[in-house]
Amino acid sequence: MADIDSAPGAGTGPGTGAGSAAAPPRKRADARRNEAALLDAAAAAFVASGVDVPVRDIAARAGVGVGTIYRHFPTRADLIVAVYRHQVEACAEAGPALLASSSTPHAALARWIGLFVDFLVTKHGLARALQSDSAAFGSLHAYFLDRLVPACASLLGAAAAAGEIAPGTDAFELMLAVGNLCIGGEGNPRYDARRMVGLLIAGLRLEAA
Amino acid sequence: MADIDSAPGAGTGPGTGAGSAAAPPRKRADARRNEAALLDAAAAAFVASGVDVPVRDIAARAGVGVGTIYRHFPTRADLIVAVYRHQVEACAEAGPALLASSSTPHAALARWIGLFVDFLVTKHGLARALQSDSAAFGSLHAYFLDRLVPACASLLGAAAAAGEIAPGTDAFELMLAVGNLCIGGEGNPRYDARRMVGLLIAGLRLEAA
DNA sequence: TAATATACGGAACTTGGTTCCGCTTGCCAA
DNA sequence: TTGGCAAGCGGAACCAAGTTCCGTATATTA
Repeated sequence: MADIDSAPGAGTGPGTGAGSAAAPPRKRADARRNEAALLDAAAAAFVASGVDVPVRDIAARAGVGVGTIYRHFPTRADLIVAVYRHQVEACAEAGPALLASSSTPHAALARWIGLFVDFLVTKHGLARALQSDSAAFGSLHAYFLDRLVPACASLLGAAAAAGEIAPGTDAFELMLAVGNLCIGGEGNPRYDARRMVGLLIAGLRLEAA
Repeated sequence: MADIDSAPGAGTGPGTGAGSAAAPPRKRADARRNEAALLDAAAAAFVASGVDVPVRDIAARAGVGVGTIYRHFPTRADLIVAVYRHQVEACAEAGPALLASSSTPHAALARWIGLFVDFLVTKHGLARALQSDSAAFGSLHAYFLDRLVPACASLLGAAAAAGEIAPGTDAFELMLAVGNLCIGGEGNPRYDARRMVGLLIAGLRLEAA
């Protein structure tokens, strides 16, 4: 399965033959660029049209040919898994950045939760797309918890420290609640999960003293 | 939604204009024949290849053109629902017939359960295909219980009366167990649900005195 | 700078759903 | 019985999406 953002596998490339440990056959720069572009494009496409979005649409968004998708991600599941990991990573890393660039910690938290909701769209599709290979899904889920709960917790901590929200809110619990808001009434036009999540986050806020 | 096996709807056909209640515009004989053939063919195709079997395959099995399928069942869900009702009906009606034609009540029960398992394939597909219109699914489910549990109960009763199985087995519970056997490990080549069901039914049997 | 492996793009092919229309056939009235 | 005709049929044609393949372009290395 495609394993991005980790060291390249043990492929025995056209190594020098020196050490028996394979030298990392670094991919061509354009290939790496395209892979990243595809990950972004796919994530956006999933949010916009669901995980069943046509391959061609993703290719068009990324500005590449369909062949390029298949070279990097032989199956749709490969692509979805890669996007998932990519998103978890991006989401986790976005925490500190948002904290630095937002006016207040609570604003940073709100924006971070927005990213998290985007991410959940992919996650739900993933669960459907990976009915078969549930082992892969399990390990991804663990990864997701490891990376995201601490990120959320630190945002909560910052907001609490700034006196914007009450201390003691559990990150895991909050993320679970957001997740639940995003599942219920999926596809119902009367239900806007994002708005409900907004209310939830607004509700954390303490009245200004 | 296609409503087979009930009186034709209130279509205002080219009536004589006498009563305001519409006269039943009975369908042409070949149309009824084709509809029945399609129901059978679709049921067989679902068992053989799952509910995602191509429309063309079903048409070929039934010996009709694809246009005929679309005329009778505009959407795949229509077809699946119709097959479901048809199967419930056929399954319920098969009980007494099997009882009459089998060597023993227990044999009849075993064969009936076989039909029931075939039917479950459709049922599972239905649940997936009807994510949207869950109301329709609910009412079908009720219909399913009303018709099938008594049928199963009477077979159980006959077998018990013949001294082949212990009395007191609950039909609903047995059907639930069969259903569960058919869900677990779906798609796993190492798991043959039908064999497991066979064991379950064989297990009902009392040692010959 | 030349040689070459790598990667790219997108046309072509495959598969499956959906529509449409000319032909056939069951039904009814005369 | 037969003629008219609307209901119904078959399947070709069309459309949408996935997948493969290969000629071309380019990053990399010598």
